[in-house]
Amino acid sequence: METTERKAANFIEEFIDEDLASGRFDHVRTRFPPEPNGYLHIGHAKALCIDFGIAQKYGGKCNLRFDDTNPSKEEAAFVEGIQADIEWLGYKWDELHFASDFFGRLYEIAQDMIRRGLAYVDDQTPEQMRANRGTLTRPGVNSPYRDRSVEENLDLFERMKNGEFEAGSRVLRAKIDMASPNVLLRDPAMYRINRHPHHRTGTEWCIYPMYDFQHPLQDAIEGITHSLCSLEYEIHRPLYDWFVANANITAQPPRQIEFARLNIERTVMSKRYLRAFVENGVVSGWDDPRMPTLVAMRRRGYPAAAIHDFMRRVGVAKSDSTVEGNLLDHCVREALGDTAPRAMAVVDPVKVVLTNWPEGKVDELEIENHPDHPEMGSRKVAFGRELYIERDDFMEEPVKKFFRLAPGKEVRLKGAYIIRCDSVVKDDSGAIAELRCTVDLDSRSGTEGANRKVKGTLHWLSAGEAVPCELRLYEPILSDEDAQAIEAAEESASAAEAAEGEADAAAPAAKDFMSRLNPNSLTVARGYCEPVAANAAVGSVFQFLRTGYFCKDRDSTAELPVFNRTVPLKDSWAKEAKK
RNA sequence: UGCCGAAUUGUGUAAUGGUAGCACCUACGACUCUGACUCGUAUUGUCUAGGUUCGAAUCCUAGUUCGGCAGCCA
Repeated sequence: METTERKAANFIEEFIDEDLASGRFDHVRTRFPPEPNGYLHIGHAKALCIDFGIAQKYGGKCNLRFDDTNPSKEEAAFVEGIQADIEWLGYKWDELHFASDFFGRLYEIAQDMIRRGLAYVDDQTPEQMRANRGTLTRPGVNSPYRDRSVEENLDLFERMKNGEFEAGSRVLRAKIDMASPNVLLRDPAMYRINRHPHHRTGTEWCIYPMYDFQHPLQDAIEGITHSLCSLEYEIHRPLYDWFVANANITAQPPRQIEFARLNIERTVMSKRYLRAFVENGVVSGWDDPRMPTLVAMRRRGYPAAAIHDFMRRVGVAKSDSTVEGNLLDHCVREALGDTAPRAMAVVDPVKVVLTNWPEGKVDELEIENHPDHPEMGSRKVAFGRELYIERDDFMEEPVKKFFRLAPGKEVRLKGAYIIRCDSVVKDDSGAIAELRCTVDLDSRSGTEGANRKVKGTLHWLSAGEAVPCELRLYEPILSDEDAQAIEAAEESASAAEAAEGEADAAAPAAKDFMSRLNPNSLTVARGYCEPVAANAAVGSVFQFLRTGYFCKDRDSTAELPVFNRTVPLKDSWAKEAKK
């Protein structure tokens, strides 16, 4: 391993370089330790990429380990889902472990610790334990059961295991220090009783190890060198080290290193809320394309490469941070730009009739599948008398800098002809029903007559060939926080006027995501697309010219193809139009 | 009022005593049969106050602000 030449990309790699240089370790072994209680989201993906990525970079190994120590929350289905997500990201784990495979071993270690006076069975109720733990500023007091004999502890612990006691009636605790300024060290629980059947071990066990006991020991057993986790575990590190040091498992204790977890604007990164979204029908499921889960992103059309690129750009540090959502969008566009074939779709159609195009005549045009990649070939697209264009691409009274279609104005139809709008036909309600245009018959793309400057180029569809489709457009699942804050401030200002009272209602409980849901997170549009897209396989991603990248959804039927907008294209006109 | 952390442009992240850089965002411009892509230009930053030093984002001292911790969750 070359430790001298490689440049550390972040502080974790610096630590590893130090450990390798000092001889603390001569190899690298990490682990990715999800609890199978939900699907992986983009936040987990950061940890995942760090765990697997570092192992890869150092020529080491990375284990996949399910920390399945709480049967009340876990399901076998999530185990499958998580493995699929990891594979989707292109990683291969070296060893696959389940904490539940080590319940026997862990139990023996716990017994051994009892024998050495390092653990005891506590009969206090949860309430008593909490009361005796003290507070952040006041030390706790010892449990009355703290000084039981080894024999009694051994007996009680075995009887816990044998199911003789009610859940909640007893726990096994580590004997550390009830006065520690670090609350986690005040005799933390090692085992609790839980009768809920386990998704792998069934009813074989009714006592389960706690994270703080299981995790470090499992790391030690697996021979993990660097146990990478998020900042919230920083305060657990002394406990982690304590268990490793007192369990007599390894002469090479693993090193826990913490980093800041990922936050993205207007994105929920808490499993609890994601689960609530699913259970309350806020979304259609864990893979609803608005969810930040990897299954959802896959369904939405995000390529795995975009996730990797995003993680690389986000970096790894120890300060809490929140990344702007547009960075992820940018990565997705960048990954798709070169690979997604182009096609046309009209999201909000308006009919165009070419008055000088013969009735029934259909021209067959050859249009490139990618402007920069001729090797991606071309396709045939029909052109007839009746077409659809985007409603937004026409303005009856064009504003300045609008170079799309308007009465008397010319515009080029991508890969086809130049047309001019002659008149507007409206329905009874005054809405535009149809645009009557004339086509410059000599302006067919690729011919001499096409070589003239026309400012705007529009996407379009031949009415005869266009396939009706559903287009699902997405926005962040949460409404804009700044906008909310302003709104709340205004409300509280007017409320203060009225009541002349407390003005502390200004903080719109930031964590209460249910009250921050974006009502526009999903827009379902009925539009049209090219046959090539309509007939594509589920999961295919296209760039629909000028509107965005779209992924064919599995909800598609033979009659109605469905597309998820993966991400829109950048739109500098939209900004201009706002002014 | 305890303990553990963190503060660098709007955002994220580099610089490890020696030119504060990169990316995203933003603005303007060029190009364009995608107002996309691409290319060019530009704005904005070391939490504060002291100190050490020829020289400090970096080292020291004192503050300030923010985050985490009192599950028989992970």
